[in-house]
Amino acid sequence: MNTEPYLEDFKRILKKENLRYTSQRVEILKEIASSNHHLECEDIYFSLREKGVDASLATIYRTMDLLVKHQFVRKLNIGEGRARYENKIDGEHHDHLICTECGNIIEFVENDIEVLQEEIGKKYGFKLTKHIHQLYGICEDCQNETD
Amino acid sequence: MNTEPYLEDFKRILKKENLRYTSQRVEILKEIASSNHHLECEDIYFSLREKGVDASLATIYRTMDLLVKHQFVRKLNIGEGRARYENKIDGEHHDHLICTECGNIIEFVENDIEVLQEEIGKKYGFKLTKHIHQLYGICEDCQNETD
DNA sequence: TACGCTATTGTTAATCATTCTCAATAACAG
DNA sequence: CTGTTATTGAGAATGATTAACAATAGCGTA
Ligand SMILES: [Mn+2]
Ligand SMILES: [Mn+2]
Ligand SMILES: [Zn+2]
Ligand SMILES: [Zn+2]
Repeated sequence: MNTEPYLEDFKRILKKENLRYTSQRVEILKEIASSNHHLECEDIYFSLREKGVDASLATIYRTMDLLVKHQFVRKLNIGEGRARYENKIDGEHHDHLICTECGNIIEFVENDIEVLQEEIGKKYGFKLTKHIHQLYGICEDCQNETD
Repeated sequence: MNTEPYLEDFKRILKKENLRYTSQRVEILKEIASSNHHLECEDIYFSLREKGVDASLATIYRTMDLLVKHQFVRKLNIGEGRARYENKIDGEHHDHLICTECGNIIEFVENDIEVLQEEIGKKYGFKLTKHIHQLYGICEDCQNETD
């Protein structure tokens, strides 16, 4: 995936807010933009380290906040202690199906549910900003484990 | 609300698992069973205290785990630091609409969504056990605040 | 290019909800 | 009533995330 355009967007946004386009921020955005996984801050920390890029964990956390705020990533909490983050740059909106045995995460898209959610918001006079929709269960593989 | 039948259920379950029917467990179940709110462990701790019932926070946490396990309560995480718990004893299943300004929580029931969830589970071969479905936004009152 | 202002970083300590440890106590079966 | 063992309370420990702060690096300007 070509991350250049996103870096340009990021640069523009940072400038507009009088924030700086630092090497750490660039490397972190590149890392998450080129991944399709659901990463923890520590994952990013170690991936960068392997590539010889040093950025402290605190900086990763700070940068993720920034990226969430500007819609580059989505923060995900799937009931582990730690938060996960996913690339929100491209691809359509989806929610998650999570196996509580093996931790496998499947992404699903269900437009009918999205529409119903909007209706519920309208019904109660809410201006909706986001939603969390996670289905938990046992995946096919884990059901077939014979131990 | 008459909590007697639930206490009897609880007693039976505890005995079956060689666990003890202690005064703390009874008081905690009574407290949550007679509330319609979404309580934190600390809320329960202080409510009991006001009634002259002493139970440590650690015991509240331990008992909530037990009550979750046996379906008396549902654990809820709405993005605050602390977990909340709600009476699951009676009333139909619902999910939540949460105002990010004032923290107000509205319960909604949408059977069509429940059905679609089941279909998604089936589609991916999952045996579903639970789901989290939370809509976040700004409630009507908070939208009308003119400051 | 050099200078100066100030946002950012890394380090380390602090938070804070929750869990753990363990000795003292209370349930409950006999 | 007694013995066994689950439970409790107190306080320490954990673990993810945040905060404090001095050193540094971006970036606008001359
Ligand atoms: Mn995803
Ligand atoms: Mn509720
Ligand atoms: Zn699985
Ligand atoms: Zn509100």
